[in-house]
Amino acid sequence: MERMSDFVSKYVPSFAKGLEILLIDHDAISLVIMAAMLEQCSYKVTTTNQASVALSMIREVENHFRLVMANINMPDMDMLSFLRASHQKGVPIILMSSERNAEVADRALAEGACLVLTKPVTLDELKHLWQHACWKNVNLVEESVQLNCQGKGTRGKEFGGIKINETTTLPWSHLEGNMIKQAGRVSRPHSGGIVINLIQPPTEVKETKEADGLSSSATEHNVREHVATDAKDKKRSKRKSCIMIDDQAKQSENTSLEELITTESKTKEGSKAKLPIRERKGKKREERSKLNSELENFGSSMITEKGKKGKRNTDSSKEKSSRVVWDPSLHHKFTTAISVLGDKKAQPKTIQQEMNVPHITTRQVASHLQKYKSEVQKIQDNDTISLMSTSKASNIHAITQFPSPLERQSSLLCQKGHGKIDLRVTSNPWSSSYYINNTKEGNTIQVAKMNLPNLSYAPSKAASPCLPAGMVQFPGLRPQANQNQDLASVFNSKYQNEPSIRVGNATNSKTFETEGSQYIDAVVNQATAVGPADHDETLSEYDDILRILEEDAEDFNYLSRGQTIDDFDKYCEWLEKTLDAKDNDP
DNA sequence: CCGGAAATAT
DNA sequence: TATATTTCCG
Repeated sequence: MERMSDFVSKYVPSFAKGLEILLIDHDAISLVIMAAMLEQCSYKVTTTNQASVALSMIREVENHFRLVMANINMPDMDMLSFLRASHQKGVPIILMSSERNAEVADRALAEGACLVLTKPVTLDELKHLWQHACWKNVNLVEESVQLNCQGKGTRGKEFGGIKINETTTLPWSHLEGNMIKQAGRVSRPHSGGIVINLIQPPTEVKETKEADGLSSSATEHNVREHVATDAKDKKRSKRKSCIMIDDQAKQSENTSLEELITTESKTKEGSKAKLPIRERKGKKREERSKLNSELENFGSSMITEKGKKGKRNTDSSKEKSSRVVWDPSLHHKFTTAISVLGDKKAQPKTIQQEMNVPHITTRQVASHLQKYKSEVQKIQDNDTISLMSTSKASNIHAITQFPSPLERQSSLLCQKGHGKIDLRVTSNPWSSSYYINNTKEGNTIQVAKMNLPNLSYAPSKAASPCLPAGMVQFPGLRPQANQNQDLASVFNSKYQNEPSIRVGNATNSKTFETEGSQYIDAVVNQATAVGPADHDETLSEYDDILRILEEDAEDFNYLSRGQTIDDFDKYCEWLEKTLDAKDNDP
């Protein structure tokens, strides 16, 4: 099992460690457990059992808490009042509820909560929490920019950041009925909008690349065959030989194509001699791939002549079918087929028939199935990590509102100077990554990267009451924000013609220049006046328990490094025991 | 035909 | 470099 420290460093960026979170829950057990979990994720937690106290804390130390988490049922205050009051301070609020109630959750979201979780909350859900944090007036992003600049060569300092002036709405704001900026949302001002554009991949990329004697990669780089002798390369040590792209060779002027080819064949001979065992196989593959590339080149030139249609000739049966991209839509068909067929009958061939998609082959389906299964497995394993092992698939009720942190971040970046900003999204059915890159003089530096797991992966059960079974959650879409709208139809209508997010390497990315920004802290500035706080000093019965627990917890020292989940479980057991003891022994 | 795993492609 | 897909293999 994953060690805790690894877990944290994997999911929580260093600049988000120690994130100040204010946790409010009238239920003492819940409070302590949640606090412990949050701390496991490296966040810094302050707890209180009263909403009113929380409010005054938020007010007193302005900008101290970046995130507020509260039980949705507050004995001493109405949820809405709480939300509104806290909002004036611009703190993002995450609500938790022990029941799964779509209506209440929707209402909370409409009032500006940024996330609603259903208890029991798992570590898995907590690890991404930092993305909701409010970064205003904080240099965290700045730091991260600098960090990114350092170690990236001497010119790092030139990348002061990003300045933005163009006014564009975020791409996802087009999606009616599913966007953050919905009626009732207090959040972002769209007028002064942000300038980041979503970089969409060209509709039909590949296919029409170069068509010389060499494969496309060979044209751009020099290709050589090496014998894998590098000890560092464990994985490849098995292989007899492998093709490596040699950028340096490209630069050397006197290395002509011809020479290269000669070198290649020479090396080939060498490897042949040294590696008799797999030689035949290797050679076979090589020849085949050569053949393929020739075929492909032939094909694409034909296509180019005819008129650049990206589509392949599906008719001539022998054609090597093009690489399948499992975009959300296709994946959806896939999962639908599986749920229709049931687990037993869900085998590659039947799935393929059920999907009824012309261009894909059974073996491609099989391959996807293989990955699908492994992903499901991974998710199940992850669930096991959660505190309450009895919990269901997922407790996430609302999806994370991704644009929000991005906007916040970029607003900060705006203040840093000039540059070209490049936001892009990489997405597959299982997860999405958002990158903000800063490019200057051909150098690109990753300023920020965020990962958003696509929720509700499992095909058979709906993870969220808002999400139809089998539906793949897509970032930025709020399921059923408009209750009359079918998420699926919205999704499909919006994305059917899109290359549906499969951006990848730098060659696909476009950057655009921007300068000057009005956006700045519009988000931040939205709050100023605050009503009086009802500072209630009354100590509830829980306070004493809490104190004791806190002291004891310190003794237990569960936060020490290298802590494992097992240790944490132990702690919880111990905790409950302690609690019981307190209850029976007043 | 299948699923696991190596090999490739992006 | 890390993933996504394809291909190999028993």
